[in-house]
Amino acid sequence: MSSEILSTRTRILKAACTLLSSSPGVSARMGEIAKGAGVSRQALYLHFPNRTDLFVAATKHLDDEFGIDDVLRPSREARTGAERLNAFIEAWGNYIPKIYGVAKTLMVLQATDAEAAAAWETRMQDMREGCEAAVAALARDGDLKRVLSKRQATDILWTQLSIPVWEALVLSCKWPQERYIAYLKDTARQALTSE
Amino acid sequence: MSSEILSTRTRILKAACTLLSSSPGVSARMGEIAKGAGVSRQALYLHFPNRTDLFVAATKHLDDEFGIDDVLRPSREARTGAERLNAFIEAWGNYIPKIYGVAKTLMVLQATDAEAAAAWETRMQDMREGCEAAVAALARDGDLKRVLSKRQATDILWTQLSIPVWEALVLSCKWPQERYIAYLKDTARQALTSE
DNA sequence: CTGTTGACTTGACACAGTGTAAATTGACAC
DNA sequence: GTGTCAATTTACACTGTGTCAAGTCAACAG
Repeated sequence: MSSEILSTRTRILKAACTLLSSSPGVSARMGEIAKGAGVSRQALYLHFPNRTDLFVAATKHLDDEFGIDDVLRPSREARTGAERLNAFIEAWGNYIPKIYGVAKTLMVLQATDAEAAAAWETRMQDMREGCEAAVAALARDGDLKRVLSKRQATDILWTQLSIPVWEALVLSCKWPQERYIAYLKDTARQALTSE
Repeated sequence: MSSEILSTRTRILKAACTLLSSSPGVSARMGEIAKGAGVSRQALYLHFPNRTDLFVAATKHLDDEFGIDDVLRPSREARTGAERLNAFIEAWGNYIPKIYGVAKTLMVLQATDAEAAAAWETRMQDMREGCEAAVAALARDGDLKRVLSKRQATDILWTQLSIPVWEALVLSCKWPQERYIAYLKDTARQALTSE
């Protein structure tokens, strides 16, 4: 097994993740990451062409580590639309705090770096597909509010599940994670479903 | 009148605002702002101790220019809680696009610069007071949902009125500004009032 | 007319951080 | 041994912020 000796690449990614989650947004310097991984700063450039690419790779690394597919399975396997909606909110909403450090950095980088922007865009698009699927399931069951197009319903769900909303409620307003999840489920039901 | 010759300080602030709103987030360099204002880069440091302070001053400049007090007057003068809620949403929601360029920059800076973070925090706290007042008016009229504390209701309204939510719906999802406003009014009523 | 003051300019520089390049070491495979 | 690969060290170019010192220029006071 590769459990004992991690490849340098992996050590770098782990160091980056650790550093970023301990102080989200305050984007870590290449030098600090190198120190954290126990390699020289230049060694980083042997594995990643630049800083942005390293951070993008770090998010993918986290997805692998946490097994995002497994996390989302309950949502995919839900029978009713309402179940699917709740399962997706729970899965993604509880996934956010795990990736927040790295995600925040990418969000910040996005403002000045086109490549980071593209990576983040893709990532948010993936999340949107989950929203789309939940909305489609609701529509199939005839539970979607009549005044809402699927498109609009997806927009709303996607916005509510965005990281800044989590940031506002959990970090700024100090809501416990469970209340955040409960609130989202409630809001989504109220905003999207007839009933 | 001072309409003809603007002070250098004002010219710098105007140049910064123009630059920032034409490309939000891609934070303008000191050199570019100087060029925009028609002064040397060093002249900027005669008026502002550093980049962050310049941007903070730029937001205050915009508040003066647009007369934020006037903008918020209808909300303060509303009679019923429901009216106040709607007036506040309309005022702030329509104010966001005007300040977005500068605000976005400050939001981005906030991640790496403690001073920018403090300035932004204060600003968001001011906005929160408007939310608080609207919630208080609802409570006074007995229109606030019984399950919600004032605190929680304020948290929710404040989150929904945050700039990232506007960003998601209007910029990412391409909602027209009017639909964004209508949606917010609707959501807020549904989420906060007992109706 | 002279001297002073304030606002601005010019040019140089220190510093931090990213990214590049070249020469070197150490380990391992064949 | 020789070649190769990963990583190291050292050096450097480049960008952007912020500082410093000296000089210009106009207005204004006496």
